Amino acid sequence: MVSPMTAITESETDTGGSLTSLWERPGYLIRRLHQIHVAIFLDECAEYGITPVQYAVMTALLNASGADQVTLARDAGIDRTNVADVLARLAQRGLVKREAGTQDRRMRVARLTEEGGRVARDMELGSLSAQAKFMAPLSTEKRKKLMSLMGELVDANNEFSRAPARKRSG
Amino acid sequence: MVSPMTAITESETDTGGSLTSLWERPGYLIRRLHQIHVAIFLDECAEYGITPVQYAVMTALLNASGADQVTLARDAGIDRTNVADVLARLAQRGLVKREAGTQDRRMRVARLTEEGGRVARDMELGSLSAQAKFMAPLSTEKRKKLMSLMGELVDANNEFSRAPARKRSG
DNA sequence: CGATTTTAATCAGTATACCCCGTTAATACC
DNA sequence: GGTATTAACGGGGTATACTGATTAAAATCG
Repeated sequence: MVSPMTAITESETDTGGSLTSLWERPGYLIRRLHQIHVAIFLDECAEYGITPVQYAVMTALLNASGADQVTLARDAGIDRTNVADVLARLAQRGLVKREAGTQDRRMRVARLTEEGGRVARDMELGSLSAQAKFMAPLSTEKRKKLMSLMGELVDANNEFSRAPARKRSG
Repeated sequence: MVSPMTAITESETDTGGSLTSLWERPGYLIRRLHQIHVAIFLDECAEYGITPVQYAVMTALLNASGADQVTLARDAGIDRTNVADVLARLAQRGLVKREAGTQDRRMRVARLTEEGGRVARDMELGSLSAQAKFMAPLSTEKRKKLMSLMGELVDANNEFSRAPARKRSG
């Protein structure tokens, strides 16, 4: 049953397995890329203690200060319930302030504080160096190709996520 | 301060913002792709109630039954502490059984149960249709290109994650 | 052989990210 | 005016992923 050669290890191997290799599965590669990018980002931006998702929300606020949570969720491509959690963490650190909306009083609009705006702008350097480190193994040509393909795929599959983002061209 | 045209909305826009668009950031595209793929996978494999990570561990066990947690972590590209959680969940559902290692008593080796093996093999169909749905927007040519670029990037950046996987070429 | 180091696994804690439900309050629609 | 609809909050639940500390067994070295 177990071949003599493999009896050395605990592993029995080959219960009839094989199937496709993980490296042939897009989901695996994407999960690993996500894992790796988050690790690099956190490392490059360690001094700020800001996560990629928090940074996405902060830059969304840079471009649309006073947005409500639903808008922020669409801009940053994040689930609505999660936006509230992220904003709460940023507010607790004094990087964001939230006020009741004046026109629509159901809404609570969010704004970067002065410090929040400073941090968001300061972090651009770290963010860019994280990008550079992450993409370093690829040639300029390949980077452009990869970004183009990924953008195309996100655009086309946008509605499948619970957090459909505002689309590129819209 | 606020241009007359934008006074309609609550958003003040332009606190000096802009920076790079989210769509130009590899990290954003990868996070969205991950989000989207997980959603599609869970949908296609809903009848099994198995997540992508659980499926990765199960197929790793198909190919290397009786592996310890560190080996599984390397095979599936998952953090060591996380493998323990995943195995515990699978064991609770009777899909995996864990025993103390005989040679090295620090280890706990994992094996798919009969049902676990059946589920793992049955799920290949759902997994493949999730892949197909996910990649559908791209031509065959572009799919190959994307897989190749992602594989290259994971391979080259492998060590940056806390969960460095066993590499493709050995 | 004994002491140190390394390794496998575990536990506690934090953050993201999704799900469900229900509630409240304000707006929009009929 | 009454009825959806919408935005946000509340709670609870699950899963992934990382950090850091700890325990126990093994391997290594003096």
